Amino acid sequence: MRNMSDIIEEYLKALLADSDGEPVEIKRAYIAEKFDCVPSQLNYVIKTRFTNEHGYLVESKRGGGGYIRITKVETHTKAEYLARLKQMIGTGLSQRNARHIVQSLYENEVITLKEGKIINAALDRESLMIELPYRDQLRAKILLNIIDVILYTEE
Amino acid sequence: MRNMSDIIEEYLKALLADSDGEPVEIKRAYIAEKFDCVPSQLNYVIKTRFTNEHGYLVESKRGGGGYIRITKVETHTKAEYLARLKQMIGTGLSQRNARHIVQSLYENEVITLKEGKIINAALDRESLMIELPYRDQLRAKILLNIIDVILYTEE
DNA sequence: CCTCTTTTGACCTTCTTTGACTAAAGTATA
DNA sequence: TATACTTTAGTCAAAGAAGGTCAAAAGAGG
Repeated sequence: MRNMSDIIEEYLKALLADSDGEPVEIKRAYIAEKFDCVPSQLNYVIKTRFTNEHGYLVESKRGGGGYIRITKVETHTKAEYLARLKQMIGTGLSQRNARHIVQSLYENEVITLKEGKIINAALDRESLMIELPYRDQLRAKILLNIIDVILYTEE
Repeated sequence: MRNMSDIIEEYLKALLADSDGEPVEIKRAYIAEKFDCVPSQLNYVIKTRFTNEHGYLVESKRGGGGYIRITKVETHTKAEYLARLKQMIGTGLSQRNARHIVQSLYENEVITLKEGKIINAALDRESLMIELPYRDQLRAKILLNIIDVILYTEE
């Protein structure tokens, strides 16, 4: 017998396949009901099978009218390049290296000129008013986060 | 099923879109009646979706002939608009308000969707791994810097 | 057995809805 | 004019409605 998580995974992927590229929106409680499992199992399935690395984008909202929205994004060209950059960044990043990376993103047409300027502004030591080993860590964290959204944003 | 607050928000924005820049004046009780909700729900919708950060000005009057007037703040020139945002940001900025401002920038076509996502990623508390009063200061500083480059970058 | 994955549930956070109470503005009346 | 009444809108906190987190328990495979 296949396990519940696999069944739910398959179900969600079927929804996505039917949706013709559109995001799929589900109600956590409703799906849990449908498959007779606890709601948090959906979080498990999503966390283990619908991550960024798997090529999915997941958004959600709580409260009345809440939802979980799953989008499939295909980005295999950029993916490896960006993964390499992420590795390069690691846990710390000087302003100089940050500039180089942004330059590279621009030259590879992953970002526009304006996007590059925005990113540089965010990473500038002018913005990041904290002391030095932490500043480079912070810069790395920010750029990592930015690269993720670039990766999972369709133009 | 979408929730009432979203529906009312959409309704009010449609009114504003139709009004050609003019303020829109509503009767709280009348709208509540129309959407079959309690009057104070209008206050909730306004407080969460029509704030200054969102680019709206709300005035009201009680008593006979009372009203709620919503104005979409004109963004005269880009420079003026951005200056106003900068003033609003000041020296500290919560993630929530940052989101509102980015939303406003997008709606006013000052940034693209992707640029918005990049900025949000840079301002996310996930990126800004420092403790709280400082985090809001840092977020403000970064966004201020970004706004400056937007201001001085021609499309 | 040992390890990795899955299942479960208690507890948490966020957003929305509702209603009782309050405040202000207009209107009628002494 | 001062006072009372009516008509609006505002505030705030409680209840409700989702989804999120985390760690313990259970299960599967080697």
